[in-house]
Amino acid sequence: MKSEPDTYGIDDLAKKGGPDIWEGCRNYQVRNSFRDDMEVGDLAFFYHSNAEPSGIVGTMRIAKKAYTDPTQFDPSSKYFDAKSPVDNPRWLAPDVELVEKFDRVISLAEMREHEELSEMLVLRKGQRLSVLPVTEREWDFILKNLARGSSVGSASGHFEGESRS
DNA sequence: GCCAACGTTGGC
DNA sequence: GCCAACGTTGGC
Repeated sequence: MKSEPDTYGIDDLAKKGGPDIWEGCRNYQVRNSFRDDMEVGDLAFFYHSNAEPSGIVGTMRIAKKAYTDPTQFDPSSKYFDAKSPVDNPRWLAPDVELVEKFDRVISLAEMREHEELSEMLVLRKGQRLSVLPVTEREWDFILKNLARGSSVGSASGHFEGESRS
């Protein structure tokens, strides 16, 4: 799940100290993923887009099944959608909670170095969807090999942002 | 800031 | 329902 850290980054979720709404997605494919593919307890990577560098910064859990995104009806919100019918809302948003903040960014460039990740959708050119499926194999590979093991400074790989809930 | 990719809009 | 124009995403 992608977000621009200038808008909402993993530190914002960490600061929340519990579940927070993943608001503002205005794409029908993403809406359908929320509705059809995501259940409470599912895990996801938190991905920073338009960042220095862009990449995976942690993991989170779906804390609440996607529901009507209130920002679509809020004229003061940048996510306001005047065309969304109140009686048939277009846009959904799940709640997410932080599981782990990695102690480093797993950058796109680094992911591209690994054959095991060569099929990852997020690496595909022109892939702009902000929510993308990850295979179990990719998930396991990243957690096992990249999330904590760093070639730079292998010291103290302790978990930050452990869920307090 | 460039630009590739692709979703969305709207005229017809 | 075609498709050109336009808008957005997001890496670089």
